[in-house]
Amino acid sequence: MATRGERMQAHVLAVLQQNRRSLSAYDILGALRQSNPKLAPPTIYRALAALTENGKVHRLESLNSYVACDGHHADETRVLSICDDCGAVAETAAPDVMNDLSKLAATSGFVPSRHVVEMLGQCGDCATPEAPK
Amino acid sequence: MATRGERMQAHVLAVLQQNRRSLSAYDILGALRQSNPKLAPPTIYRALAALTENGKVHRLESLNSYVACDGHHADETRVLSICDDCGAVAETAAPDVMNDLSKLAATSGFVPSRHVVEMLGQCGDCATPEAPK
DNA sequence: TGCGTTATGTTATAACTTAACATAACAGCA
DNA sequence: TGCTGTTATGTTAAGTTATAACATAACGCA
Repeated sequence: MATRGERMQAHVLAVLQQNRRSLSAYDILGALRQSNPKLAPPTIYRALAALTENGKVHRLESLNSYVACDGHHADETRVLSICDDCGAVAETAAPDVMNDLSKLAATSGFVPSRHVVEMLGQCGDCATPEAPK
Repeated sequence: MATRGERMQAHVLAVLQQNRRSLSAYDILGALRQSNPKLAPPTIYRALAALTENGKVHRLESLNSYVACDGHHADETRVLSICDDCGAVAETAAPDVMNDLSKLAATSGFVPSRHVVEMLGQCGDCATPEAPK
């Protein structure tokens, strides 16, 4: 339907895919301004909204930033593990977690439409010091 | 240790406890300015940081807002269910979920220090229409 | 009382997000 | 082709959320 809208989305996605770390909307804006100095925030936010909507990008609620989805797609909420040290973000499917959450919601009559599951901490690489003190 | 800091924290907490809904930092600021017009944002954010730190307040990452903890305290991460319609926030302990997350972290060597688990959707009251169409 | 420590006040600004409206690209049809 | 409706993008402006940096004041203790 929208072929023209996808151009901007592709640019934004490309920038995100060049990074293991999450980027803020303004990081993306800065990157894309190198080739198009007149870009304004709403354009970026619109692209991000579309990409998030259709699962190509995840928003990290705890950091107000964005990462490209790793691609192995199942239309299912992922657990996002975010390293406080190096910023790397890993994405994991966790059917068990989602199951538990569904049960929990059912118990109280809550009808969930969106889940946010994030872990902050240290990734394996950063947690294992190469030269311990 | 800090007896003097706790005064501001108590005021902030009191405002939050008067609401089932979450409040933004600026909502709180507005409320407290009625009795102290010169209050500035950093004061609120500092109080919120302290309260969040010691578990008396939860931050809703997906809404950038804050709720008082419901009090039944176990020093454990809670699942927060947030109603898109009425704004009510419910807090639930979910050992299963936390367990699953720990296992998942262990698998990848991730060392979590903080968990964020939020469900957005409709609470029981709002999901059950009184007069169905 | 004087000193070190920590909270608070104050000013300013940074960072994140969206509203609102103007313009331009495209799709389909007369 | 040229009109027209639709949707994306540009543009301006502002709203919202959060923090840096430094000044001041309260407190605890020697």
